[in-house]
Amino acid sequence: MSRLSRDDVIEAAGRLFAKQGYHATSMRDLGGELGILGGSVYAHVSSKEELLVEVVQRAGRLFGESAEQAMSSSEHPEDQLKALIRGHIGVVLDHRDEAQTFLNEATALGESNRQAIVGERDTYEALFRSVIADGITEGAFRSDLDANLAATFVLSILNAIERWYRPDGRVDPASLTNDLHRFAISGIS
Amino acid sequence: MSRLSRDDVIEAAGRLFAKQGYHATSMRDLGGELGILGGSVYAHVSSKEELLVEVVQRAGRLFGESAEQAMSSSEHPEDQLKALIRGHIGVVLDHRDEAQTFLNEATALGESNRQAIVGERDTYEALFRSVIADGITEGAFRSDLDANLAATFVLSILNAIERWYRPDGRVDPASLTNDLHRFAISGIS
DNA sequence: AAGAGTAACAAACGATCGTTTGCTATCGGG
DNA sequence: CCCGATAGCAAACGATCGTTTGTTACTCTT
Repeated sequence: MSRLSRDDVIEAAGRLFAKQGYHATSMRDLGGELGILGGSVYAHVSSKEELLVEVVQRAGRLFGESAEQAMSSSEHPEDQLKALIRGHIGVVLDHRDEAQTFLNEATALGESNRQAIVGERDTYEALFRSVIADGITEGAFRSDLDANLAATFVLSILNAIERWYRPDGRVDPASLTNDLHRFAISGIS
Repeated sequence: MSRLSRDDVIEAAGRLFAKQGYHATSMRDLGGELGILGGSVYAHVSSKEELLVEVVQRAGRLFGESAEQAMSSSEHPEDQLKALIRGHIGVVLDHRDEAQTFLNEATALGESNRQAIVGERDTYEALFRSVIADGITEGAFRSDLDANLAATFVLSILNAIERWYRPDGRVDPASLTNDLHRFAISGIS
């Protein structure tokens, strides 16, 4: 066993936070996952909360970069929406642990750290709202449904994926993106 | 201050579990919420987990009764789906704390209790799947979208409501039901 | 090859956790 | 009206929590 890096520790923390939750994970649990003692983790970080901050910030940055890339991929709201959906699914599936911790354990952050993350998240979600609002004004989407509510619905579906998707299942990411986009655009009828 | 009933204790537990999570809520917290000491709670229940079981079972029963009523309200899949949606929203909004605990803290249950709840939930979700599948075979819904996936999408939206809905906001329950049903049926275009 | 830096250990710190015990005071049924 | 039942208190139990300390042993730099 070679010595561990700070990244190794953060990655293992994300794994445990995603599986058991922040409060149900002790520093001794984390040490066990890494093959060291609980107290030895403090050679790499200065507190347990710092681990949570690091994991959540990492996921936040991934979502932000994904959104930035999606918005610059096209000028048309419908294509932008599909790119946003594809990007979100990609982040969730490629970085399950960080995404899961980001979505479920942000409430365990201290006040100031939590507000910073909530701010990031609001910015991200506002992109979905504005893309859908643009689609309505351009006539690409129908105009009798509130854009904010529609964006909330789409984001609800996206954020729930980590709760049911299994990488070894029969739903592959590409068809999931297609089906979700089609559902968002046309519903079930 | 009169003496407390077992229901008072369970209700307060649901309030704290919903707000702070199960692991972040101590028996002394719960005692403080009730105006008694932490140890005094054991005059009403025999363990902390029993409180969680009680709260989660209560929510499970509410969802089950709501589904039963919705299914018997009509023979047509589209009306049944709308009734299921209306009922689910009603349970979430009328019993926020229990519903929130049911949705977010079930993972904190011990193995056997958790499996029982997961079973209940699977039965409930299967209703949505079968209603949508029926709607497809009857021609009420389009046939090129997987019924299981569509049900998952609708349930994702329903289960996320407790995360963003504020009772003092500008979205009232009836229009939320209508908008969600319309979104599910027709999408955003 | 020597020395600086540090990952990890072993052990303990005070705080808090869920829970138990012995007791007091209050309440409802005969 | 009295007496058994019990809600709640005060205090403590052992376990575990996040964190700190002092030390050892390894690794990298020069």
